[in-house]
Amino acid sequence: MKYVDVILPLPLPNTFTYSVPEEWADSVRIGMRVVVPFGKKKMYTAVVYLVHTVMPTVYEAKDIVCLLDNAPILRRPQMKFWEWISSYYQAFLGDVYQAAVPAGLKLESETRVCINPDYEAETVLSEKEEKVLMALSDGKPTTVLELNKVTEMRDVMPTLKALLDKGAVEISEELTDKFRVKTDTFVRMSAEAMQEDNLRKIFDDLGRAKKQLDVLMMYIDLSKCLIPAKYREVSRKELMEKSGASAAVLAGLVERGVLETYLKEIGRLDISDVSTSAVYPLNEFQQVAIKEIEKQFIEKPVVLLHGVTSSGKTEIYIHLINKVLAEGKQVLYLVPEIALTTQLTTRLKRVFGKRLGVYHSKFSDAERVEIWNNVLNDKTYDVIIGVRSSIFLPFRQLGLIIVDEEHESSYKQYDPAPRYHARNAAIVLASMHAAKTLLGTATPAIETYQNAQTGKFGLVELSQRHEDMAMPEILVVDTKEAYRKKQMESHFTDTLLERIAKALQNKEQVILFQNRRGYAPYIECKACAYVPHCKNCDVSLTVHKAFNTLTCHYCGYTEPIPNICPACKMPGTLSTKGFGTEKIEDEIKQIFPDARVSRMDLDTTRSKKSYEKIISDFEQHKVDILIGTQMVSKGLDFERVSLVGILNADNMLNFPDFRAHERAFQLMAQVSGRAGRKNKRGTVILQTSSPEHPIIGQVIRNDYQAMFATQCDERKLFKYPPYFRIIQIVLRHRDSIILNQAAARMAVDLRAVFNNRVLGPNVPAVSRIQNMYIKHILLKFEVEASAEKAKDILRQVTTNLQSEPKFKSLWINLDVDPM
DNA sequence: AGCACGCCGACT
DNA sequence: GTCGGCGTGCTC
Repeated sequence: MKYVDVILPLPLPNTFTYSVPEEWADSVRIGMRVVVPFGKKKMYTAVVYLVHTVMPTVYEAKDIVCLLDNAPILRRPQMKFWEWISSYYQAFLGDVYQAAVPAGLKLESETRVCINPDYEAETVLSEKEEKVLMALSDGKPTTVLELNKVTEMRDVMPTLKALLDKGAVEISEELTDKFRVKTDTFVRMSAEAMQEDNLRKIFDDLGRAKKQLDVLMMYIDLSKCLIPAKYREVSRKELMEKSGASAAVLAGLVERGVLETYLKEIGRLDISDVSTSAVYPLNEFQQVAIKEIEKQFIEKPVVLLHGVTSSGKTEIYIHLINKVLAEGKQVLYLVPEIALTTQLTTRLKRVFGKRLGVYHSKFSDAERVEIWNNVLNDKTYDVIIGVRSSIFLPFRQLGLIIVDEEHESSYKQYDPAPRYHARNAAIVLASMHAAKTLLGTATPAIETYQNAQTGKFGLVELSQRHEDMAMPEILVVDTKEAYRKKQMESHFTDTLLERIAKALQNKEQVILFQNRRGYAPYIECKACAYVPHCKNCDVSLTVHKAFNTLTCHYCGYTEPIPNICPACKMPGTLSTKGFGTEKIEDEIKQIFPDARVSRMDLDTTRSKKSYEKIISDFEQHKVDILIGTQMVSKGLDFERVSLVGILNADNMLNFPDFRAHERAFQLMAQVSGRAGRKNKRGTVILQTSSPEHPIIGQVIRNDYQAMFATQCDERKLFKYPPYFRIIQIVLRHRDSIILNQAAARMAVDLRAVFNNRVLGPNVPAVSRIQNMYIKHILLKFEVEASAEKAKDILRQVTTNLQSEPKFKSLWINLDVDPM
């Protein structure tokens, strides 16, 4: 008997063993998907982790319900990669599976079954079995859950399984093939019509059917079917649109046997029409850089390309990708979530055409499944541009991974486990493929630059902006002083307003950066200082004026803005405090009523379309002033931006986090990089109440080295990365008293081993989310120490703690290398 | 995760 | 006296 150990898409520590019925015993392989019953009711799509013949002794293995694949959907290195992620980031394999495989391939637990039309009863069915068959008799696929309801049986699953065994029912097609290839109707000339004599005759015949003739001419023009070398396929839709003909006209031509229609599988991603264009030649600095990168790659598996904004890193990537493709290897081009813009993908599509696959979280699941299958079957894609999760695609042979904007914190996943960092995981993945990793950014993460300094990574510097663009001029405006001298209008200094007015006059564009969305972070009663808080979380409610609501950014709790103070009942005393992008937009519209203003933040870019519309409107100068959060700083190049305003640098600098200063520098440097155009130096107005802050000076001088040096000193002093590794332990419990006890105990237990490397327990900035109280403990240990050992001890301490009855319902999460 | 089993409070 | 709350344990 064959057995399989499978990974279930659940946060469970173990794999589970199932027996494999004879029919699949020969074909089952590691990495194939199987449907398995789990518990009394549920069925899951699991992945085979191991195939063996060892019969379990302490329990009886259940049979797998069916084998879904003819060939594995994972390649061999991938399973190894999953294991690494699971062990390094302390997540279950089931979590990794959930994160890695698109939902369309997991055929979720709502398993659908239907009656087998070919079934002929050979044995007498039990009463229960008959009942289930009756419920299914309309032929429609039904979920197990629904069957339970309809049959009013307490537990339908065993019966269903018996019926499955007898062949009376089957897993619905919908389950085994939820993902269907998209097809479209295309038009072509019939073989007969293509013969020259016939074609002439057809033209004669069509003399009177003028509309049909028009359509035919349009088809010939579109398809170039008379010039075989230039032939391209034409869809029915395209032909009708371009010729303006009705369906009847087309049908007439089909009837005559001139044209015929056929179905063709098409990709969901519109790449059909891209003509590949030559790569741009590199300037001398880029050429030097590329030579240097290649030289370093000989010895170092990872190279950091530190290039100022607008130095043309993308073109360097393109040249490198081409070289790797020529060796028959694949390339993964990682970008942060919000940088995956049309600007970049269009450029890459122009070069790589159909070889480029785009893997984006805003794509539908069907589209993601399509990319997955395409990569798996080694079809067309050998360059993938994608976000964090694209590291899990089933690559055959990676030659190069590019991590663009490697400093971006969105490469770190936080919410569901695995809490992995895509940049670091990519380096590991690359090494498993014996591939190289290129990290690119204008503002490297401290950890990365440190690695480059110590020689662990190669380093290539590119300090020349292309097309003679000068670095922008940065003017710091002291908001405290401006306020005192009454040179401020709400959140804008007179200097900024003057510059905006001037830019508008010159028909130039402006970007205003405010790193906070919403209208205002909170409201406060002027009389009694009352601030409305979320009833589920320990945070003040954020004002969203457009909806006239107060909303919690953590749990989504929303209530209308009250007219009178709920505490002291005084009317009209509630006023907004602080400001976000929404408020800035309001005020700018009042100050510059003629300017076309647009806002880009999480609230205005929920869909892929709206995001791209904002960008393309700004590109086409349909908008004069773009107000946004950090989204505006990412990898966008606009031609006419002469002014960038940073409205409030203070809230970035005062953030209570050891990375706050690094982030502030990165954000300000990146957003400043948006200013400037060919032959004209851009201007950045930086509003802050602490102009003497060292970070501000480093931003003005664009002095990354100085920032790096000061940050390193601080990190060394306070035991932070890159000198120490950190693991954050997050403890959660409904009861704050039990939580405090547990956290205190855990800290004591950890201190017994790690001494002063343990920090906390601390109350996080948001100490309660969705009625769960939260405490943090931070574990720091020297990078030279064994992380494996530390994790082992940590695991021991947690299991020990949870073995105590009152700490059973304690939630403990580990975040390795938190961001 | 999700579901069943099991032990304590407010009701027909 | 029971119905149902969620706390705990298990799923191959």
